[in-house]
Amino acid sequence: MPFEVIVGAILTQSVAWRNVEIAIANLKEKDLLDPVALLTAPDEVIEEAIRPTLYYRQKRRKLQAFCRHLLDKYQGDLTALFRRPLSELRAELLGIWGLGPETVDSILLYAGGLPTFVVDAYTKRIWARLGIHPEGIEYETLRAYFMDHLPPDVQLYNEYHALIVAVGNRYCRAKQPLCVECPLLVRCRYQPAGNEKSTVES
DNA sequence: GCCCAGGGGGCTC
DNA sequence: GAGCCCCATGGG
Repeated sequence: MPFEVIVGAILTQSVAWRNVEIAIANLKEKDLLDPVALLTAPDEVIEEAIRPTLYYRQKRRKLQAFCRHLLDKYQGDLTALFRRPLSELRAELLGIWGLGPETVDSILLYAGGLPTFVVDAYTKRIWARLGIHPEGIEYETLRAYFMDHLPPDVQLYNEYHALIVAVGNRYCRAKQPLCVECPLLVRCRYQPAGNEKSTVES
């Protein structure tokens, strides 16, 4: 359900996914997993539901900012939203208060099924540790790097990001030295058959 | 008790 | 445009 995925993308900002699942279950239970409901329910009720995801006041406002945009411009129709050209839609969503590049790319990739690469803190850290990029590389620069080196394939971007998160959980969170022979990282160099573009690094 | 987690907004210089 | 703090809280 795309709307649920969008809510998850906003709620997961700087918080573990486990807490997001609790919050989404709370919203479901209160029948709040709906743009109109999120704009009409009392603020305290929404905040109570999403409290496990931290920053609940800000996140309530972020959810509502997106819902307002969706209703004002698309009458709540997500299919119409995701029909727009990717680059235009990306710029449009970045203009909504509370949505930065990572959240927007997550929405486009996971809810919209559109081929945009999601860069997260793990991606920056891992690629810095590999010596490929500096630690402080800008989001857009790193995103462009991946998209220049990978075909615009939604499934590939999905898997790639999942692998990076898995590597990050193992080596960044646990503060273990990054092993370039890590099977997950090796899979990150996966190159789809028939594609002449190189992937990340050799 | 302190530090870290870590997207995004907003302020300062 | 870089650097900092704030949002809120749990876990180590």
